Amino acid sequence: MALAGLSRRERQIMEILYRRGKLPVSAIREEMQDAPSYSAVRSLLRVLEEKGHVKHQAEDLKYVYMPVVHADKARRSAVKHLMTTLFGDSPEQVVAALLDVASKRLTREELDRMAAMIEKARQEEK
Amino acid sequence: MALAGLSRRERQIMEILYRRGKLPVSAIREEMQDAPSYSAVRSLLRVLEEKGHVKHQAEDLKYVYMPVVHADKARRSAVKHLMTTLFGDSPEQVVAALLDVASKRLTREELDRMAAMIEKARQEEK
DNA sequence: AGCATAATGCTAAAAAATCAGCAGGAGGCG
DNA sequence: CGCCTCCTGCTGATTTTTTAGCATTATGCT
Repeated sequence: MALAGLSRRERQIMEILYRRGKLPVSAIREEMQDAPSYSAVRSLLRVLEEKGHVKHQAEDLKYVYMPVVHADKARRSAVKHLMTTLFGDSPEQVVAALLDVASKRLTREELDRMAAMIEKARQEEK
Repeated sequence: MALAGLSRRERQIMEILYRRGKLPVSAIREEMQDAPSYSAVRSLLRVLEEKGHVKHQAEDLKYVYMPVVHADKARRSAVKHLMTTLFGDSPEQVVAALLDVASKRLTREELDRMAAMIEKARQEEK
């Protein structure tokens, strides 16, 4: 539920932070599509901090911002949200869409690892 | 890109429409979390229609609303967006998160079908 | 020291999203 | 008919989001 419920810009920033980890304001701004002014980015971060989504620490004479909720948890939460809202809670359908979208870039090795993950899940299931 | 870029309420409505297909205003409202007034829902739909995300047709003496972009396309687009923004473009990581989140509900049959999908992708890859 | 650069703190305005209200039309039913 | 219910068309207000500006401080460099 973390990412859903945020505004457009807020989400944009959170996605950047989850991708890159820990960044100063200027770097966040550079990653943004149609980046607004430096001040605007800072305001967004201030709001996100008030809401408890990010925290900052001083480093190298400036602030670096990072998510409060760990990336893994946020990712799982986002996948779950996607699965329930658009795929009728069917993991299978998600995999189908995923393979469809990513097929071009998929190497045999990646496919093997995915198969292994599923095999492992089967073991645990049983 | 369709769903990203929408506001909170707009997304909420689009998700409902993709889940349920084609609905009159009252039904959409009933599906909404913290549903606002009937008027508010209609305003949102009007805006979504102006932006080209939904269309409506008369049916049973009232309007039913539906997405303009087909569900499959929207789903693929959403998965892709999720994969690139939160998973560094790694389909593998998405599958890992998915299995983690859904593991409890996964039956052997579902896992088998997923494995089959991956096997099929391997064939086409080679 | 003097100046340019790059931060922050604080503030407020502009734009977009969200919400609600009222008038009017059509159907159902006593 | 008269009344109630459910819908639409239209409009405007409130709230949130998004943006920018200015003052100040610290650093590095000439």
